Amino acid sequence: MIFLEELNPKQREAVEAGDGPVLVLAGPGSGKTRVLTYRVAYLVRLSGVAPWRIMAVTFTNKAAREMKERLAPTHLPPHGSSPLSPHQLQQLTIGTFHAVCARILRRESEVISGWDSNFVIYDSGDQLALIRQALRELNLDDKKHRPTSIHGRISTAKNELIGPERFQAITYQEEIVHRVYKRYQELLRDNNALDFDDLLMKTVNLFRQRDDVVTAYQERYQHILVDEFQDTNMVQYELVKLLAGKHQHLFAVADEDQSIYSWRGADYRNVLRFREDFPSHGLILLEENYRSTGTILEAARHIIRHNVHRVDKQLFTHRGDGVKVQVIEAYDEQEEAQYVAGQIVRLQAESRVPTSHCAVMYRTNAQSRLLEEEFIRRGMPYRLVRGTRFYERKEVRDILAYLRLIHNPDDGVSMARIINAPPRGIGAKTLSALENWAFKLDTSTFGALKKLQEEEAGTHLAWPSPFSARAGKALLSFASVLTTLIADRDQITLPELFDTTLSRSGYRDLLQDGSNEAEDRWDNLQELRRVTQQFASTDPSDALPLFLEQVALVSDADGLTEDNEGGPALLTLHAAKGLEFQAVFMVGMDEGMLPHKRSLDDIEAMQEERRLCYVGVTRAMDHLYLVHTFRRTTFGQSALSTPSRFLHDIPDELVDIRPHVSPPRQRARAVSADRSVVWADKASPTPTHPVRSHFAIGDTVAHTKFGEGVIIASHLTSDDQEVEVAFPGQGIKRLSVNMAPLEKLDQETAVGGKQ
DNA sequence: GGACAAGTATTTTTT
DNA sequence: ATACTTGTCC
Repeated sequence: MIFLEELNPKQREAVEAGDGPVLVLAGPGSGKTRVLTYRVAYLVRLSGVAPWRIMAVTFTNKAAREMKERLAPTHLPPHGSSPLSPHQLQQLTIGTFHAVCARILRRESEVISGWDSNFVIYDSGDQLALIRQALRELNLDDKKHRPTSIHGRISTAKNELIGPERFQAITYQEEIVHRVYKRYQELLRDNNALDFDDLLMKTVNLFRQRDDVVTAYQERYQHILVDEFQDTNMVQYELVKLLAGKHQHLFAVADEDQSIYSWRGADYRNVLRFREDFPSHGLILLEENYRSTGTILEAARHIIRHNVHRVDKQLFTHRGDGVKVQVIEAYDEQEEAQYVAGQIVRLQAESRVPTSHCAVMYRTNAQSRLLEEEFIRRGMPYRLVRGTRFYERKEVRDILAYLRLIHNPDDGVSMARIINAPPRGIGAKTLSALENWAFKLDTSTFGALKKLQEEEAGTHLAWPSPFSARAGKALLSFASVLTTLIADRDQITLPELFDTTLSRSGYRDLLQDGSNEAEDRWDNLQELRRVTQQFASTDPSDALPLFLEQVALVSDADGLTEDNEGGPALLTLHAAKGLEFQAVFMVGMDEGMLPHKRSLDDIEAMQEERRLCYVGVTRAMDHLYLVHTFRRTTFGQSALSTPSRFLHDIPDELVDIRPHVSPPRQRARAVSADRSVVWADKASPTPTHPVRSHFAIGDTVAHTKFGEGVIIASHLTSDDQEVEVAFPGQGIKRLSVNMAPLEKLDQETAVGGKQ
């Protein structure tokens, strides 16, 4: 078959693998997405598997979309052999774990007690709101028990398939979590809502409890394909195992070295479990890299080889060595940004690397600010990958809350969110009175509003409403807005419903104040309206739930904020996974930054930092710059920094310069001519505060940890002195005199010795 | 109900 | 430094 001919032998072996479990260990840039899509095409076209019997699961919508696109007839391999017909494509089950589970749960909703098929999916913001509510109800202080951390514990439990009833509480903290977990889960049920983790956990529980249901799905799905298998957590693994339980045709693609989501429950050891649980599996290694130069690949290999418990892949490329890796020391983070921006310009001029093929990667989002400022200062465009996320904007979340409430009036979280947005005289006090009253009436908040309307119409209630005339009026007026919208729900198209929601809610008037900010927010809502357009011709009673589901499971900007202006991409190392660029700048290559300081004393966490570094390095096709600083300001505190340990793992012969070997002044000049000017500026202060003691070059000093050493460089800042000390046998250390336990030896305690 | 001061925490974030 | 939350006052 023509479309298989462009695969290399290993890729082809994977694509054409026979029945039974198959594990493909695929290095970066080895064409794993291609293998996955060709495998699907192969199964349908050559093995005669009906498309509706195939399920391919991914982690991101983007990956799912990419697979579908590549299978679509418009995206043919050269020579025109079309992989699948539109009809076949449509029958495939391709989606994220969460989307696939949501679909199953809706179809089987009658067997998950407490929820009906209209359930809404709560995103992280909603989940936190619900945790806070649970804390409040349990009279717990949300200062002492931070909602995010409690939510994290609950999420971890759910990912380990531990429901509230099975949650083991030994410590006091766990006891608190246990109580909140129980209440949280009840609240979800009362709101007819599921959180992300529930989608997976409830599906697995359903399969475990109902033989008939699991059998039906097992029989239907003959072939299960899983992308990024190293990122699966326990529920996901369990789910896959259950689904593949009958036919055992499980095709998993993994790279242990790119597992960077353990803090979300991902466990690369699932790759090892796969090998134990499916002992007869086929194993295929994809080791040819089509992306990076030999030098970059070799540097990556030296970084990752320090990790244990991994299959050591022998990555190779036919691309040739290319240029060396550049290790750069900047004076501080300002200079780091200046260097990066300047070098991007130079690359474009000298090596014809388009700026849009450059990427700047960092460990934490906070690091993007200085880079952005520098790009703005120079008037250079840039693409910030996931800044404020579209769906996290207040106006977007508010309108979505309206729509969710219209769909599922019992959704108390959405109700609390918008009952006073825009402001309509229903403050926190009135809301909590309403919620209490609803509790007494044994109904939802919305139910209470309905009761209020009945009371207004003359019905006598066992519990009369407790509101002042003013509050009562405000509530009634809001209730009528809501009931009108609900009445419209199944009558008008989704875009129409969207528009009428905007105007009836008062949101439109709110954003018509003529300010720039209001205009931006209005534009965002119009952006959201564009999404509703996809459902313009869908039956009104189906459109809203479909739209809400799509939006709930596509929380990333996913094309919405993608501006194609060009310019370098600014992104976190996590966000970089799966991407590639001609030139990659990794900034903040300092100890504490990468590896992050929170990972310093944990071996597993440190290995993950290493993988993160590896992911960054292997994004680069031709040029790789690793930038660290001499000193760095964190949380307003300036301190000397140490180059990342990962830099030391790259052999010298792969690296162009090692600036930190020379003393600061030369080092500065070696990097760029203007650097020394900046350096001189910062290095020549008259101390405003007297410094405790001064060291001069040549002084012999003693350090409590490093022993005896000699000062080889020094410079003064406004309130401190920085020295470099050569400790025989231990290398050169940079130390702050105010901080380091240093003592002068064999010399009188002279003060003010300027070098 | 909104404005302002004070206090606090600050990794990553596929869904 | 700073962004975000909470508390207090008008």
